Amino acid sequence: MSTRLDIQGMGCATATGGELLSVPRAGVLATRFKALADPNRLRILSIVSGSSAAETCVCDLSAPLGLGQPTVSHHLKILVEAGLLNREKRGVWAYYSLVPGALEALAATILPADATP
Amino acid sequence: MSTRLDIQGMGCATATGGELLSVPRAGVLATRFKALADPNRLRILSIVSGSSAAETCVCDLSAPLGLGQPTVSHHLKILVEAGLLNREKRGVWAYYSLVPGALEALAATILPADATP
DNA sequence: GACAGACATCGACGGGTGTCGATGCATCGA
DNA sequence: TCGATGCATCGACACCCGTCGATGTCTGTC
Repeated sequence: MSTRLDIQGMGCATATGGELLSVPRAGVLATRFKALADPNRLRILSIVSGSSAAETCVCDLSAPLGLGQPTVSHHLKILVEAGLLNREKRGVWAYYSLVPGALEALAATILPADATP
Repeated sequence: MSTRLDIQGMGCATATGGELLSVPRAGVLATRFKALADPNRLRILSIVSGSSAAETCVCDLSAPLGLGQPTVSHHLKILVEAGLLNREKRGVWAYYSLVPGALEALAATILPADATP
């Protein structure tokens, strides 16, 4: 067989033209990718992962993004609910950091089965 | 440094808290991920990549997805414009196939820089 | 205890998106 | 040439999403 999208953990359905990706799993994956389907959220991930301490507070994001504080908080909530960001509240500040392995797992989802060595 | 999102081809900005992902590139990537942010489109990719000949016509997709023909055509157009699917018209039928390397390139986009060996 | 600051939540608005039925446009066969 | 078929496009509808100002909640400080 040629390159085949072996969506992670979907089991194997009929091999010839059958639906390979179950409906529930498609919904879960779509929610994850929807979290990435916004320019500002991608920039948030970039800033968080690029910060020296690998964690960032909301006040550090509002200015470089050019967005209001409620909007930034909204995007952060979506990223946390998607399992991509961790939220840790220390005192008055809330620090966000990447969930280790989350982006890698999502990336592996769209890789063809025979592309992983 | 820790895991760092070295978004492909963005160059390196200020290394400490600066914005690592440029605004135009964030828009391009968001458009790509938006194409994946729908359950039916994910299932379309799964069916296309899983078909025996690695190419599928619209009539083969409408039934398993439970969608009307115009809706399937609409989703296919989005996937083609995102550069994920190829469209080849032979006679009356239109065959769709995965663009080689497109999904891999998109996956590499969200991988931390030091996760690629 | 009262105040100030950081963040989350709420309600509202404009714009985008998924879906459908109807229609148009090619191509193939009789 | 004419009808049939597969696909794309159009218009319309309901719904979701990103953004904002206003407000609420909690923590630390005086």
